[in-house]
Amino acid sequence: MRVVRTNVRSEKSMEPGLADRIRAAAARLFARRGFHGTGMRLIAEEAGVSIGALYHYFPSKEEVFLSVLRQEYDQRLAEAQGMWREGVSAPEVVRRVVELHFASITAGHESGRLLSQAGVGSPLELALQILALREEYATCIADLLSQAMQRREIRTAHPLLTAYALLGLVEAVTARALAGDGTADELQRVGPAEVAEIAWRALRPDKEE
Amino acid sequence: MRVVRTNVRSEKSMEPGLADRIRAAAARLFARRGFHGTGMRLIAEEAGVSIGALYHYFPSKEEVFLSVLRQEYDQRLAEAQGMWREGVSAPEVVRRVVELHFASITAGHESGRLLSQAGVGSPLELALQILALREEYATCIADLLSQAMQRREIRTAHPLLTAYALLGLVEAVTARALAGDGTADELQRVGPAEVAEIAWRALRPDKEE
Amino acid sequence: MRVVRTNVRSEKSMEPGLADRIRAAAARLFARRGFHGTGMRLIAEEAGVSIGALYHYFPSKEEVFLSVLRQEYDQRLAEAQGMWREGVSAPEVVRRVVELHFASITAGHESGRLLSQAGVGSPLELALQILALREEYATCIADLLSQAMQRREIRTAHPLLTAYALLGLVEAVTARALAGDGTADELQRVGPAEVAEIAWRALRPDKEE
Amino acid sequence: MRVVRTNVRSEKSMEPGLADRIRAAAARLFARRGFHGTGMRLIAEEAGVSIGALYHYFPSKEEVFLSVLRQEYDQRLAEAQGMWREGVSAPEVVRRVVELHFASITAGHESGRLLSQAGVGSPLELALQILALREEYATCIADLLSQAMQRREIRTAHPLLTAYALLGLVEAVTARALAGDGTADELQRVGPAEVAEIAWRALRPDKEE
DNA sequence: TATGAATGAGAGTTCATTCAT
DNA sequence: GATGAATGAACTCTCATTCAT
Repeated sequence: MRVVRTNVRSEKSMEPGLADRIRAAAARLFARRGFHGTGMRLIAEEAGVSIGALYHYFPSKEEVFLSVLRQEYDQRLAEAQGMWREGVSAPEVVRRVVELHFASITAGHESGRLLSQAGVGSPLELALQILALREEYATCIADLLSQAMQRREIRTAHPLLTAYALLGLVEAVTARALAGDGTADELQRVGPAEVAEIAWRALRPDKEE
Repeated sequence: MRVVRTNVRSEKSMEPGLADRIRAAAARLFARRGFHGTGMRLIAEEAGVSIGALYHYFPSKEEVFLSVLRQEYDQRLAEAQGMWREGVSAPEVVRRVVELHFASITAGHESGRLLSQAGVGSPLELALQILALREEYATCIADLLSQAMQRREIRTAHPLLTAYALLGLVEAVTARALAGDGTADELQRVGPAEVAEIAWRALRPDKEE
Repeated sequence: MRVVRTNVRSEKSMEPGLADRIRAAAARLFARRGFHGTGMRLIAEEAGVSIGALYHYFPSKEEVFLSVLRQEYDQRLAEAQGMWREGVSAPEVVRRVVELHFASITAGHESGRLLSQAGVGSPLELALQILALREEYATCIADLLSQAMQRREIRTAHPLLTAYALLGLVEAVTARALAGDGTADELQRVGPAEVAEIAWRALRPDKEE
Repeated sequence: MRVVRTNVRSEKSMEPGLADRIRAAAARLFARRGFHGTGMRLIAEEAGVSIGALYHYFPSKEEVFLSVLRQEYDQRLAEAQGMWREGVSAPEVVRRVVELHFASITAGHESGRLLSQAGVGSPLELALQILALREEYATCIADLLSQAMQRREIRTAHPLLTAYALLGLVEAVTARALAGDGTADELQRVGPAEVAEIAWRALRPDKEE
């Protein structure tokens, strides 16, 4: 059951290919209903294609899920790496990445929910692949953290562990901010600043270093 | 939705009642395989009871899951509140709660994995109840944080948000530490100290206050 | 699986025995919910006894049902035979038996519903026993009809067939009269007279005989 | 409750579609074993299709049953209405409809048994729908009776009540004629004539009118 | 006698996947 | 390429019945 990278961008035309339509539909449904709550029939209907078409572009439901997840991680990673390459300072990167996470849930994309679901409640083999994907993402973040440590922009710590800690921290708060009650609204308002503050305090170098 | 019989402690003998055996088996399986990956038949086999017995003690699979979750949260909460009432200082509480989280996974209970799964990949109604349970837990932690803030033991911040942040932070790292590879072993070693450090830096009052 | 006749009347005391309490409860439930819709647990609760007690008095659910059915048939038969022995004329017997059927449903006993259910939707072996019970009842009616034919009070016809025809006729109308809508009320009002008229016309001797 | 696909006649070939095969198998089994005695697995086997196919054509077991019932009622109704439209006289219609009922059981279709089961021993909601179907059928017969009354071909009486009486009458005798013993054979022989006689005497106008 | 915890076969239903067209 | 009818293993849950106490 190897990973298959289907066309992220249609090669021939401007309009999105069927694979993209399917991925977009699946992303919405997985985020709202989870892996098991989302049937292939439902994805096909939401995407406006037949079940046969689904299986033409993706070998299995698990691959649909992984494809969606990969896309989400890639987007987030591209943003962070882009900023980093442009020379944005460490605390500023932290602040803006946190902001982006909150923005994605406020915009109703609900992709934040998708990420925090990753790896749980899934068939065993799928769970492993999801963890691998998450590891890939976390490793990239750990790389950025390592570079920042060498430049003394953030304090010295275990990079991968810190990366996971940051991910968990942000995801837990954004997940709560998606609940839809009054508290959720409040967290959406104060969340970006508060979470960035927490993250930065956890990362900043000691005063006299 | 009938009331669940919960004989947490058998009255006559030392050996645990069937309800406890079931809960323990379910906790193991849910942690390893998630809600959907764990069938009632499997739980019955793991607990060494019949399916009928399962439904004698719990009205549905969802109630089994919630019962397990409730038990885990209650245990953790009791530990933290116990320490707090005994007058342990804030940084020490943080350090020891983090230690306990890591200890529970090292002991093979895998309950840490269970908690981080909470609320995802589940039937919609169940997801809401899981979130409610998590909120209850987070609220208790937020209460402790509020008290610590009033005593100037930790810095002033949004208590509930901070509670969720701490939960997410710890869970993300412990989840990674359960993967079973070399990195996981490393995280189990350095995790307690590093995570406590991150948490304390995020919480500690500013120097001149 | 032989038929067991349990105490129809308690031998020692005036108050009804447990067997009677169970039969009464079962009669209510079977009439309202049918054989499959009525569980042993429910019967036990309605009768205010334990499941163990149920199985102490009746060897199986099927026997509970048969016992209830037998009781109903016996009652109806006793009424008809009583009238007949008292020398009531044939058309009058017809009229009053029909009236009694309607009266039993108007009084809310719902036993009428029970009889019209008999023999259908039941496990195969039970269905045969129910048919046997019904045959017993029909045979008794056929006997009465035979006697009336010999006295030239009703026309000559196949007695057993006529008995079944009368049963079916009355049961179909009473079943409709139990539906609970406006038409049902109307049928409860006009039913006794109209059904008796139909029955009598089907039975009465030809004018010049 | 989704719409049932009912391809009553296959478009391309002569052989019946799967839905018809399923309906036919279900009709046989329901007639012999009742609603609860007939499992979906059994229907699938009898029809020579998979369980999945069953659920592809019918959303639930209840809908299979209702579909079968509808088919039976429709057939009978079409016969009676056809004769009526062709100007067959009232007593002749009665005689031939009764004959048809008996013919259907002699032919081994056993559909007669199915109709007399209608509405009993079924889940509550299903029972209501069955009664509704039966009411529909009875109402059509009542219409025919009304027309015959206006033409003075039969005596004046409550049309709907009379319709139910006729149904019950015929069904009770045919049900007994299906028991398989010697009496059943006898009833199959004399039944058509005797039942038609009973029905006609119940319906015929008074001599001097 | 009387209890109700425990059993487990079997129920209706879902859904990822296949494949002839 | 595209379709959707067909498959069947696996699911959660029910309930008549047993038996140690």
